[in-house]
Amino acid sequence: MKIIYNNGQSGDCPAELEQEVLRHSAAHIMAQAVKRLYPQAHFAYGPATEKGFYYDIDFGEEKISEEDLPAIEKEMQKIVKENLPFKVYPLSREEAVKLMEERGELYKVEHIGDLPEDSVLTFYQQGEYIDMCVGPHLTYTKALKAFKLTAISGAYWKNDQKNKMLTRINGVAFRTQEELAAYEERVKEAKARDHRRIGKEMMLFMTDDLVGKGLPMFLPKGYTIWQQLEDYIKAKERNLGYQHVMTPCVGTVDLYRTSGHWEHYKENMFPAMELEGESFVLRPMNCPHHMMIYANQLHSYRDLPIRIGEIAHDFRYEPSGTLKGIERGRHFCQNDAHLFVTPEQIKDEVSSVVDLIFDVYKDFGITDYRCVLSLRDPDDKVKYHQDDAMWEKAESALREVLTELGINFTEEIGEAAFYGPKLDVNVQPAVGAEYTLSTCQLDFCLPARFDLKYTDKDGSEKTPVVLHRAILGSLDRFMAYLIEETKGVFPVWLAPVQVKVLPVSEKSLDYATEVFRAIRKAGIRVELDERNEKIGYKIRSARQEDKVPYMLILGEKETAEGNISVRDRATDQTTVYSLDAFISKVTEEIANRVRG
RNA sequence: GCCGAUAUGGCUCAAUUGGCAGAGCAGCUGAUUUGUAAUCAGCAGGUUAACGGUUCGAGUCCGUUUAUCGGCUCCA
Repeated sequence: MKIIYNNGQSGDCPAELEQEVLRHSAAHIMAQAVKRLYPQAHFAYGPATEKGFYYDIDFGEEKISEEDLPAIEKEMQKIVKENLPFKVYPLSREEAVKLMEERGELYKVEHIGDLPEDSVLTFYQQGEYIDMCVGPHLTYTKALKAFKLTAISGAYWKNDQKNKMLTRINGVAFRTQEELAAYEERVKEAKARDHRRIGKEMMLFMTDDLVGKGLPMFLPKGYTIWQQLEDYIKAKERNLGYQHVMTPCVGTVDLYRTSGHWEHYKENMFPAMELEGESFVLRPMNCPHHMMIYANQLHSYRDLPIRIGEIAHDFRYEPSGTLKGIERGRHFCQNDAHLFVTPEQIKDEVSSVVDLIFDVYKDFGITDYRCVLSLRDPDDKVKYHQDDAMWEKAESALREVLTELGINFTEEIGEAAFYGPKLDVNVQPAVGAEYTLSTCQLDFCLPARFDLKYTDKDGSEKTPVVLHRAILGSLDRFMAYLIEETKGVFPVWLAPVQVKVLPVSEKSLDYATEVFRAIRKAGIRVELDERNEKIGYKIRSARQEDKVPYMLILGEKETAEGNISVRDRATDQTTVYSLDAFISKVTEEIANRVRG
């Protein structure tokens, strides 16, 4: 594959650039096709992305919809066939502005204005279409062998809500038709593992318009998983000296005024309820309640650290367009805890939280994650609590601890909470965008706002530091992640139904019932399929509907011999066990949280 | 919230240009007593998301609302 750089040189494309060049060139060809079909169209940004490319376009008054994409694709094919060469030339800033103004490309003019004074501006041209671009590009349009326009949506100019909404056309481009076909296969696969789809199919959770949007309800099978997660993480926390509490889902507005959340986030909270001269809100987070629990008694330095945990129900009025199954709803349950510590204890406690995060990830086999040190944006005077000295102290303390712990992290400006910096652990789910699973936040702000104290060795009153942390994040989101990772094939300890007993016919129903009761008594989640159906049918439905780890096939042979035939979901192999041996095996797998 | 699309039985989907709302699975009833991924037959199931409009006639066309999906923005 030959490419042309913006200095006019051409040559073979380095392998690592191939995808980007294809995508970027596809974006230019798409723009050219759009301009031919819609002469009034003007172009904003049109980059290559991690997955493909897009171009944000101002179509003026004209409404463009998905139906228009095939025509644009067809025009692109035509341009490819015309085999136009990509030519490149530099322009001075004045020439560039003049050229773009002549063509009415005012977004480009604004873009030029945003660039540093000393930027070298280069333009690529194929046929009648000229675009400002640093390249490199393909040398001829014919080199674009496989592409597809995938979606159309709205996007704000410069990604700013205050700016004009443009039309974004997304596409993908590949070296070959085979790669395009493979991509389409992956998209299909991703759709099949969407947690909303699996959650519905496996009857894990449901939603209903009458209940309200963004308010999923967990069904028995989904809640079984949920309870396992709750028990699991609480046991881990107890081992680390956490104490669990239960606090109400409602609080006064004054509580959130004190914390500062009212000021910073009230537009994302369910509105206040005015009753008997008081105002209440559904709580969006639990920090203030936990602060009040700390403040309930006097504390000595000897008491610290105090670790208060809660599986806490929270309500946030998330914008309707951001809701997504149980990954992001308006009600969710945080695996929350607040650690009240002395400044000297910060390092040990952050370290212990980080250890816990990685310990949990090991149990779940999570290996694909990214640590981010989220810092404030010092220029943003609205979002963050204003106290430069406090931020300086908190950010450098957290950075120092993470560095000492040898954690690989990147820093991101403007990602901090309003009260302090945080360590976020982000995962890339099988479907969709990266999100934060775990977080550990260092807070010098709220303890002071709530006037929290402890008495130090010398008898003086000091303010503790608070670590906010969530390991499973929200149980709901964590479950969404698990569903998509496992495609609903949960490890035995989490599987809603761990064993399904399948009598071959009514003749073996009595024996099957006996086996079923014994397994249930052993504390294993077991179901009996009493239906008057053939064994093949029962196996099929146990596999497909509940993805049951173990299917017990019990016929006249097993009844006579007093043993059980166990079919494993992973291998589809059948093994003969004694009932006791099978119960011990499964009990052990559950206790050890065996994966796979 | 913004842009675009979608909405037909519990689920997955059909229904020429506006002309009798249909199938498979699931459910119920009966027959079958079954050996490792779907036994057969019958029955029942609908104000086509809601409301309004155009029309002799609307699942289909138009408007409003609601919800869902794909993005944008946002996630304490």
